[in-house]
Amino acid sequence: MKKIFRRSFMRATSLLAPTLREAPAEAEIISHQLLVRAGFIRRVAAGVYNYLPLTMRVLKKIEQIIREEMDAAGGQELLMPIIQPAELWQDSGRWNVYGPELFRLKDRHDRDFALGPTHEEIITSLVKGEVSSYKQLPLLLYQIQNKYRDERRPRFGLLRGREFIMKDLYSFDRDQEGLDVSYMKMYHAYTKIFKRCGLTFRPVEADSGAIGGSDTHEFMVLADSGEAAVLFCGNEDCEYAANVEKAAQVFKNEKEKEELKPLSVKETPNMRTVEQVSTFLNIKPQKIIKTILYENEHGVVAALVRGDREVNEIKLLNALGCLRLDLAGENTVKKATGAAVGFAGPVGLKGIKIIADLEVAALVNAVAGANKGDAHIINVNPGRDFTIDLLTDIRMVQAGEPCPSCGSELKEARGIEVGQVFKLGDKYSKILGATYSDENGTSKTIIMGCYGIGVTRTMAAAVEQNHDQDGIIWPASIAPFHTVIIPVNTRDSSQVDLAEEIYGRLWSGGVETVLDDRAERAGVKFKDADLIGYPLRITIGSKAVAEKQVEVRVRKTGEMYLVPLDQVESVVRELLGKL
RNA sequence: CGGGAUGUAGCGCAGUUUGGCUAGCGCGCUUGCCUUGGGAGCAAGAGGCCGGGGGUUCAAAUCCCUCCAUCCCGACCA
Repeated sequence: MKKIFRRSFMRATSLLAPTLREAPAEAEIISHQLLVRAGFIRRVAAGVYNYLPLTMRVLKKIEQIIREEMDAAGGQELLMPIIQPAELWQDSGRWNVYGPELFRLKDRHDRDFALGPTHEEIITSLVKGEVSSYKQLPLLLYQIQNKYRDERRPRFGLLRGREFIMKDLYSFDRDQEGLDVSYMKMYHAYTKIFKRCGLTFRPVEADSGAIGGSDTHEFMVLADSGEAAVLFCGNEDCEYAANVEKAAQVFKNEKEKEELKPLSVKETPNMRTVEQVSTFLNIKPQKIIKTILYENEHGVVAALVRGDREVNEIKLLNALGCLRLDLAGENTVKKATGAAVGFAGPVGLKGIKIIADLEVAALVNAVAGANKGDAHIINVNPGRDFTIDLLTDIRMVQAGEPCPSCGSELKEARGIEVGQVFKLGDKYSKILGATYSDENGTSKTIIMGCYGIGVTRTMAAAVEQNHDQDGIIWPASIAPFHTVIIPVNTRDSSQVDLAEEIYGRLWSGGVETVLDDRAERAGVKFKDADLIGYPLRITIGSKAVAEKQVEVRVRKTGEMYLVPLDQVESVVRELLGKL
């Protein structure tokens, strides 16, 4: 490529941003496709990527925003190792619990190590050694670093990689009240961070899952491709929002006022699903007791929900307090109920724990499987006909149901989880023995919280949320560059000179600018500019030279401004401020 | 980890059914001419262990065996 321009800052001719017309076949979601096509990432192995220069610039900006907010909230940055000795994980008990997601390796002496998927063990061990007095608390420590998870199924490009960059902060407090303060600091810092990144997001209540602990919120970037479903209150004054896994049902205990009728068995040949039974017997799905069998480490349990509801396996798992939970296989169902799948019911089930959703106990004269082939029982009444061992909320809440906080209607959306704040309590400090002495010299366990932000995932989420058919539309705060300057005809030296002049002025004024000095036709440069997603584009054609005005175009809206030469910098700044 | 599919040039694909190939096409890349406001045109080129290994055959991208990788569908997670 001929060098046409004289000076060299960031010129398209030297920038490694290899754009592609077509996306690789394996890229199924838009952020993955666009990041590959626009020359941001290249795949190395499943779920492992090269981050090209454009990506590095975006990541650095996101990280900078995170650093500023973490520091403002009192956080101190440190860096912990990726390679962690197995002993730490054995001490916490997670060497066995974490399972195949933990990348494991051995050194030359055959000693076990793990690639850190998270750093609770390491940091707790560090603090245990270095903190001994209440005077040293609270303490907020964070790092921004690579994490490793050997995902069952890496996919979606940067959204679910096996190697990714994460900011993780850990808080150490004297007590629960201190933790509450740290937690709120982080919650507010996260709100600022995602706002500054230009994202539309929502903090939602979430399940605490395998990390163990109590309160937790997830920060969800709203996007149709999101893997998580969230429910939020339709009332704008109400802030309730929750992951569907967590969302609590509003239960009105209204038992129908019907005479209890005697049990009776009905033939229901081949009627297995709620829909079939409901149609066949001409009754509403709400009057059916759906019985789902699960297996866990203790044996088989029966989960009961109303026919129009779905079991929430997370709630069920938590209610049972078990480690694992799997839908029972065909054979297990036959053995446990004596009937094929589709005819299980609570009446006469022996030796199986029955856990029912709140709504089930309110049913009168309901229908349930008969535990024999091709039959259901009608007029089933909980309490009279079977005993519920555990009665609690174990069902999915759906859009349209009342908000637990204000009673308005709930709405549903999809979200990409980019951050999580979590109250760990004493889970790790206790097991690893991280204690401090209080004013009285009494030894107490440190109370912890952990707070993560997926940095690479945030970048991908930004693309999911900000793109059109032509390419990426970066929010200005995290864009790799602010503007691109495109001289239309690189053989016209007056255009080239003018482009150079503006380029130099913008750079010295601190506006991050790429000069597309390639000897390509204008169309090619326009396409690449749209694809890469520079927030602003400055086009310099023959008219610009003749009329001393350049064209500034806003990527997001397509708006064009004709700007006199001496005002380019101020107009660019003004436009950027609004993006 | 189960079930399904695919591996051919940097990317997207054809060829495999029915062995005959000296392996093609589009984009991209190189050189020249031409063109210069939305991925132009012409011409000449470069680029392949047809995923690896083993077999069958006169002959294998093509048939068989076996690994490996990738993708899609099903209970995790930032």
